[in-house]
Amino acid sequence: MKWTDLDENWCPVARTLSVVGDRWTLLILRDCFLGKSRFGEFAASTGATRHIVASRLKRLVDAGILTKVAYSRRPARFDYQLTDKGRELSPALGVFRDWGKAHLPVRRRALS
Amino acid sequence: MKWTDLDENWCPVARTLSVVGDRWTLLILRDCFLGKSRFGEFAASTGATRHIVASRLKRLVDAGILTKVAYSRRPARFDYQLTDKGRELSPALGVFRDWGKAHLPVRRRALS
DNA sequence: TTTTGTCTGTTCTTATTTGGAACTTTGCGC
DNA sequence: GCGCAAAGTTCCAAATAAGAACAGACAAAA
Repeated sequence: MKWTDLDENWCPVARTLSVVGDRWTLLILRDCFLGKSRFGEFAASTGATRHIVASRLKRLVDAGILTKVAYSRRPARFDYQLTDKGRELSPALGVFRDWGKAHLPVRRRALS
Repeated sequence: MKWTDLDENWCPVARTLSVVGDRWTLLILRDCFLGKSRFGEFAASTGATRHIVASRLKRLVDAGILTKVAYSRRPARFDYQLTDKGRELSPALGVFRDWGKAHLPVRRRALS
């Protein structure tokens, strides 16, 4: 089955995942909740390629989760800001954060 | 950046996503929360290929989110059951479900 | 004024992952 | 024995991602 078929799925979880259901998209959203808003910040912070960042931002804007606001014309520069709709996803990221803290400690050698 | 590098990321969200951060994995988890537990059920319900289902189940078991319990030896047949650790992810799926219900209604022609 | 740097993308080629279908193994019921 | 089921595995083609370079439009420095 194709990923794109999911947006018409009977299940609301599947439909949501058709928009935000991949690693990079969710990491970009994490950045948004941390206050980041620019293309370069997302690319640097997530480690995704610029290509991926561009495609994911496009999808998030299309879905109404982010809005693209120009803070400079000539040269064109943009902020990507969370909409109210986007902010409603915050609790999910919170769950992932808490779960990661609790169950996936960073393995480091002799930090103590 | 490779997906696998994420499991050592400083960010707990990124580490969590290194395990559950893809569409099919999250759909399989949804099925688990709905009471499904078998390979065939996951494959049929999610629409993912058997190949994908196999690899995702393997990852979830490795991460301690599911346990593989044999309900038949010869032929070998298994149930995949949520662990307590896995059940802690339930609220995240709840957020996705509610968000999908609220913002991504299924478009149908003249059902009313 | 030439150079360097920044920001937001796009394009290109290669590598990895996925999709789709067939095949395997181990039985069961007829 | 014959067809069927469950849980995977294997194979090849197609789609997606990685990595790096390139581009356009400026600003600031040399």
